Amino acid sequence: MEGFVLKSEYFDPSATLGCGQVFRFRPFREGYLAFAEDKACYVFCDGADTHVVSEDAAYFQNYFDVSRDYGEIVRAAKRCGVPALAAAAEKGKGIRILRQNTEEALLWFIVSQNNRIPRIKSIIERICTALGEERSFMGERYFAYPGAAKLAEKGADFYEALGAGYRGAYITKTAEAVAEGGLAPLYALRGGQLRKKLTEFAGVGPKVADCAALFGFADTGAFPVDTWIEKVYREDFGGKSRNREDIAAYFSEKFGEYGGFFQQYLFYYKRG
DNA sequence: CTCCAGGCTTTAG
DNA sequence: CTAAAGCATGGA
Repeated sequence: MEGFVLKSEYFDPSATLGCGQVFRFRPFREGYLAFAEDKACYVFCDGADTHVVSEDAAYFQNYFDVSRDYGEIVRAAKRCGVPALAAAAEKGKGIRILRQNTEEALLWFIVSQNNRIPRIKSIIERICTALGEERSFMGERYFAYPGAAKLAEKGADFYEALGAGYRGAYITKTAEAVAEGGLAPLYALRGGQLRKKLTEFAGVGPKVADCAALFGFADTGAFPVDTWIEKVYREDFGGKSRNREDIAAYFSEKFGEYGGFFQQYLFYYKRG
């Protein structure tokens, strides 16, 4: 077994996993088990240190974005002169933006649309249990991400039966497209070009595309606008538009490459 | 009972 | 082009 340690000031497992950017994790002992692709890790906080234990520490060093200076990002947020953003950055300074698998980010955020986080987690859990390979880690059983090819074998009715509702058809269609062409052709794209390509998949609009871009493609300028960010926009930034595309453009312009980080601080802050 | 959730697609104007 | 209806599910 391998592992690594980071200072917990800028790596809070609870905030990082619980801020809504990822759905495959569960409480375990003093912290959490987190699952990505077919891998697992145990992450927990011990005073000033956060520990990560895994069979593949290198994978999770990248996953948890260990090489980035989050202190610098928090300071940048506080320099913007927006009280709500400063408070949000202070509250969420332990959040790290995960570098998730691109397929997983795309598929799981399709499930997230017009849905609640606990239910999103349970739907994804049932999908992986039904189709993923069984694995074990620290005596705990878990199931791997099945991959687009396996997901594409099942029709909409299969996912509806697992509680996905009308999103079942989107999962099948997008899994088929991904299994066919893969996402590698999109790896080099950023910003509007990446966003436009992602929205060509079934069930992927501007918001899901921005989540996939930020959490899967590490496009840190992406600024997903959902119902919570819309509240932030109106209540804390004095915005008046009701159009989410306009709101996303407003924040992207304002925050540039910091946008994705600030968005997570604000979402975590507003949702409580 | 209604309302809403990390919205998107389809249809109407 | 923009605006609104329709969509499954489940918890508050």
